[in-house]
Amino acid sequence: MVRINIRWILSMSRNNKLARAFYTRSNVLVVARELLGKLLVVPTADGTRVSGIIVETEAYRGPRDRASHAYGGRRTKRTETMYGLGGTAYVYFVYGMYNQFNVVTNVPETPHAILVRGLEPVEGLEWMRKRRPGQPDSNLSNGPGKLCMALGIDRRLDRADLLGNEVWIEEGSRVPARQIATGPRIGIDYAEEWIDKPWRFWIQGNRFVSRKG
DNA sequence: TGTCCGATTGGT
DNA sequence: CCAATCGGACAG
Repeated sequence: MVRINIRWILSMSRNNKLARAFYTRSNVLVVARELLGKLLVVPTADGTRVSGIIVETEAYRGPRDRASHAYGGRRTKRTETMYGLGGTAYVYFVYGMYNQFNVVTNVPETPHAILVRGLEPVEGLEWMRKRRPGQPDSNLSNGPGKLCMALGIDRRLDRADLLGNEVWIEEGSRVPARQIATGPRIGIDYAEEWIDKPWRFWIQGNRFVSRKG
């Protein structure tokens, strides 16, 4: 006898995972902009959905972008992930304590990536609060390191396929073009003439954007 | 092996 | 404004 679990049916009917073609497009700036409003989901071990709407992103254009880890075609154990297929997670560790979640775009051998910098909590708030002890809800996921803590993202998810079941992105809410703001990327003072490229995108006025600007 | 420093955060 | 904290990148 086959047992059908209503929760499972609901979860499947909600499966709006973005298709591979969304990620493999060649213009990383376009993908970074379109990621705004999408829902990033990382289920817990017991299947609870922990998710949030992406409200801030930054595009890193690979070999020709001094701010990118792949600048100059740099290819190491860490950066190898970015040379993979669009729709792969690139998770790295910085400052001795924080993880950063990125989305690899474009085709293999073209190391483009998008850093997710801000998330508006949607599901699994209890988990986020437990992982961000003592923090008010407004400070759960308004920064690249913070959102990784809130969703439980660490390097174990590096190279995870975003069409798989460990971490993925779904259709979320539509963001009117008028609400999208752009500006220079953060924390890349070493990037010389690339410092001022307006490759940071965010939803104007959203509380979970890491910084005003 | 040694040194330098980071796609940040939280507390002064 | 600054310390925390450690792995990655690269020089030697």
